[in-house]
Amino acid sequence: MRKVTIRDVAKEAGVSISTVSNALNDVDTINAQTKERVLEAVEKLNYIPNLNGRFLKSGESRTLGFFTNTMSGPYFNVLVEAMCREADTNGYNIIIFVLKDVPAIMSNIMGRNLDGVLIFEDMGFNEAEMNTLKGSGIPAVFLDREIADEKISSIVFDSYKGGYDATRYLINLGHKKIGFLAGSPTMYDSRERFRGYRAALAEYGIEYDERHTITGYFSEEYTYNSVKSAARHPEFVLPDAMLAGNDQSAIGCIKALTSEGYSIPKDMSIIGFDDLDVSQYFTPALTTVRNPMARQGLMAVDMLLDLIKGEQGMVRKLDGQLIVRNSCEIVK
Amino acid sequence: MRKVTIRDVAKEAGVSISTVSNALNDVDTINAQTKERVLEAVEKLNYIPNLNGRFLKSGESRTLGFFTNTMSGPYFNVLVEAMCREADTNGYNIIIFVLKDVPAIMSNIMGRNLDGVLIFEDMGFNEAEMNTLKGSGIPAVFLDREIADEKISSIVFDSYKGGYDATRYLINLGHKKIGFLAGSPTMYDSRERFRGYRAALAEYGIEYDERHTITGYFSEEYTYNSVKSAARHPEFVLPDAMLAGNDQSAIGCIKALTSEGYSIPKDMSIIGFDDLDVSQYFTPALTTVRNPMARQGLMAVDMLLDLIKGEQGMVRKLDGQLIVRNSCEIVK
DNA sequence: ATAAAACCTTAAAACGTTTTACCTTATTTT
DNA sequence: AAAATAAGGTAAAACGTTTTAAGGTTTTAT
Repeated sequence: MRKVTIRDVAKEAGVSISTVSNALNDVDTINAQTKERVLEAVEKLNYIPNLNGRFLKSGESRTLGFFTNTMSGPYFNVLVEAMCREADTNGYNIIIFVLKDVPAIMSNIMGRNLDGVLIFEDMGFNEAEMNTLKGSGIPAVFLDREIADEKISSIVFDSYKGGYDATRYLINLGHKKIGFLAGSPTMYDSRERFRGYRAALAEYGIEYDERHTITGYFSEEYTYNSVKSAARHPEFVLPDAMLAGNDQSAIGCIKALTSEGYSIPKDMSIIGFDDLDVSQYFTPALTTVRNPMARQGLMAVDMLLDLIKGEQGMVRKLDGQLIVRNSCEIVK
Repeated sequence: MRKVTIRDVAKEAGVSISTVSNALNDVDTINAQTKERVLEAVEKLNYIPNLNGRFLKSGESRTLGFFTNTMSGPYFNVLVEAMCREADTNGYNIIIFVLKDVPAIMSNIMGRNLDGVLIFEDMGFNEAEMNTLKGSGIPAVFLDREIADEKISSIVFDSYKGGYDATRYLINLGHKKIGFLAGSPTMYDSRERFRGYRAALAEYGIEYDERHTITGYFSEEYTYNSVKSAARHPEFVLPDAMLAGNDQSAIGCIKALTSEGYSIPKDMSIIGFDDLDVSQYFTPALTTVRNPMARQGLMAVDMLLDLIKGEQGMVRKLDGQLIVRNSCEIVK
């Protein structure tokens, strides 16, 4: 019942604890028979090394930490699954921390002898925390902000380009009055997609009309309500098309408009972001800019491993992919 | 750049390391001013305690481990999110391990001084591993199999009852020839749902016809192919209704049948399991038995905390909820 | 004035490993 | 036969904490 330690194994095998350690860690100076004997003792006693002791001493853990404050968002699985596979391929494990407050995050990043960390939704490290992270020398890859440092990389979806491309697609379909479904202004993705949208409008000489920007905080329900109340406004003008900051808001918008008697895409085209599982099943099937999560996960791990190997931090941007389905119509 | 330890803090504050430890752990005998001084030093040096050292000594971690071999399955988020919230409420953290092989799982369970573990998809512990787990005295809750022991509980979705209820629903709609879309025979849920299905058939005196059981391994694609090839068989008879072991196989089946020219639910009713996000958006919207994942997660954590408090292990079963949508029709 | 109690602080041991440097013994080389 | 090398083991230190038991002051009670 008491926990079996390396000492018990040593006694059982009639050797010193150093020898047990050597046997387990494949140190080459060990005699084959001795090793055998140790392994038998390990087997017999069901010995499993204590990782805290091990990490404490060796300083390494061959473990990567993935930090996020929420697991919602349906692309999450895909991201993590890809990460785990890539880490595994390289002989690392990933452990996932779902933590809400930054102090807890810091304490786990710094206190666990992780070889490196992946940070998905940081909820805003402040300057001081960022500095302790930098100062710690722990390799880190951020997935939600652009940043680079000696030991810090980041890999972000190129939301600016995505917003730009999607808007241009709508313009090329012949649309003029193009609205935007915004998330919170604090969200990097929302801001960048909006920037891209504005840039495309500007490039084609289309004037931006702020009455066509509706804030739905990237939530289906919130967007539904916002759009619904906008649509009921006496001076409401339906845009030709709408660029939604994400698929959820696109869906909320379509539902709201449908319930107000409009028909999508006949009365208005709409394009989303992310390509959720749901989007292909939705009616109308959603045209959207796919966020290549699996690729992002894989590359994030690779970048982290590079940092661990001693390479310099860098920023990398990933292009989205326009998935054309049935939610947009060409203007006749 | 070097890692700052408790020793550095002690020196900075001009006290012993014991005092630093006491200050940080709110030991009540400490003088208020001393504590203040220590805390200042901590702040100044950006000291964050090493958790490996801490756990090694104290044996406790106020951390729960959640073990799974895959994050797929769209209910995963919901489950984990609920768990994290419940753990947090009780002052615990959860860390998630996505591991494929049992030895790695064992090594993390036993080696990390976790206060307790949640096991989602065990991939089959063998007898010996189960015994080391039991012997370790580490409290564990299984979410995918029925088991109870001194320090082991389990909480499972009542798949038997779900299968029984769903089948009875189909029978009450007037269906007679009712088929089953099976997963792998090694899957607890598939087996239990099948048992429930058989029980309902038996109760209503309907003979089981094995030609109407198709194995699709709970995967949309596999099921699609299986159903498609079944449908093309010269002696194929379309059942009145089908009980799918999960929503994914239901969707695969519907797609296959639709592509073969059948119309669902007109030609055949079908009912799924799980209530995926997708299921409500699918056409036809899927009637399904909802697996109350959030509730399961919450209760699993509660049961684990009870074990940690010293209570005896137990098995608990959770009822599914029949969500009626448009994939079943009453027989005229 | 002395004894007892209360209050803080700390040295040292412990947690379970890995690693370093050293020690045997056996083998090879000279 | 002596010296050098190799092979295999090990004692002890170290990793960064917490905790125990034992201080040393100061205050309170006798």
